[in-house]
Amino acid sequence: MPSSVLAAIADPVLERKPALRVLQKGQQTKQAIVQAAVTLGTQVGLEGLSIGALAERMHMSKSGVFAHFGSREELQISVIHEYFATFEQEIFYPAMQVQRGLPRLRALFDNWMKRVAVELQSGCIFISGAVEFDDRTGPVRDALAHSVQTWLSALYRAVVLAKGCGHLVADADEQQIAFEIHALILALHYEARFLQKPGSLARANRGFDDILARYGTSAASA
Amino acid sequence: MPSSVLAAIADPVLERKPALRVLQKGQQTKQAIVQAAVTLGTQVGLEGLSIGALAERMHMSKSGVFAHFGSREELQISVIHEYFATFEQEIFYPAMQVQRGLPRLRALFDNWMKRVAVELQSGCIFISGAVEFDDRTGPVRDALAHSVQTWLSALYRAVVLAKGCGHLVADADEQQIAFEIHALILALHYEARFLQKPGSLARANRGFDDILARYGTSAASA
DNA sequence: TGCAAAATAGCACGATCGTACTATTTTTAT
DNA sequence: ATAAAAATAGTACGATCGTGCTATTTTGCA
Repeated sequence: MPSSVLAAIADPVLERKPALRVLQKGQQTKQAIVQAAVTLGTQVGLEGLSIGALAERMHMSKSGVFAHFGSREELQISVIHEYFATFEQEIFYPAMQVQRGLPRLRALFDNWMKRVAVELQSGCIFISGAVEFDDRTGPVRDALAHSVQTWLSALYRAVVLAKGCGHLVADADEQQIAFEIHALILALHYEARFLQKPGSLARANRGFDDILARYGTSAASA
Repeated sequence: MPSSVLAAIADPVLERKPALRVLQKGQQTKQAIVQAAVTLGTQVGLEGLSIGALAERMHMSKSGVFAHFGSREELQISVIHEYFATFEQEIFYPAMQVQRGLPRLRALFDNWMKRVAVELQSGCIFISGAVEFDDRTGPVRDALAHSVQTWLSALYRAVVLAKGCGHLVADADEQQIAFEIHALILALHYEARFLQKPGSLARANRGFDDILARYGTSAASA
């Protein structure tokens, strides 16, 4: 997973194509497999992901798919990393273009909502994976927890930054605010996706506004 | 499932033991199987529940267990109903003993938190099941959605009652409040159980207090 | 253009799954 | 105590799973 700004650790070597360019086609189809696996995984969950079903969708043999990963766990971890990358692309980076403080926090929340509820009927691996792996151990759980924590830390930092800009009152508890924002997203995912309850998106939005009304300062001009 | 007050439809016939008492042992062991299935289901999810594993835990044969249900789906539905019953017993009924209004709403929330986060490491079927069945159809999903909706309706009615008692301001949006309470529970389940983040319980509690601070009236004496 | 290497396919394995079907044991009622 | 009925066990089936092994095909470089 190259070039991730959200992740604290960045790969120092970005491009080394002309050096020892073994394998092209392989990595290319592997990428295609992983993307198909993400699509499948958002529908059936990380645990529901099977190599056979993935191979069929790719018009490949089971062993052809399998060879790229060596184990199902490695496939699941690849899916988590890929999903994290799309999370960055669709939610994090666009919000970074917005001016820091409340506007950026709002953009993060909006993009997140869009991804969870509207964009597709596909569901969120960070949410479904949490309940699938919440009392399990192993590398898949670790990869998932690490990705989620990285993302939630980014959210938390955005809250801290907003307070630093003077957009939030001085005694605002950043952890509390991040917790409540996360809570709204989870409830939106639950009520809109599973219960198909209308008005959920508006309620999540209203909840966010209420958080701002509680902790925000009079710098709501921009 | 007899004698459910939470469920709107109550069985008019409560007891008919002396009338045509066929089957005793069978229903008795079936009940034991269902309870074991709930325990197993909270750990591995409704989809992870397998008849073989359940039979092993019951020291029975697969077919012996299977015969009680006729299909895996029927077993899953039985688990959902049984879980709903424990939900009533541990959360709903005790809260009904508390005086109506804010105290009862608070009791509902407290009991719910206890169940989700503390009581066991077992997890909540209403939460895990939601992500397992959120884009599926069929009788299992229907049973799950119905149980969840019944429970959330009870929560909603408690909010309405609290407003009726004058414990919430007149323009309080009951749906919004129920949504935000649900959100806090979901975030607690996520952050405490999956991320094992300390302080989650306090944050959920603080969130509840903030909802009350926003919508509650000066009747915070009891 | 040929040759090594990489990518993919084919096949087989043990395990587990849900679920028929039949046999046996246990329970219940006369 | 005995016979009917209910409960449980036994067995087998097709399907699917992850994964190891060996071919075969495709690719990339000399």
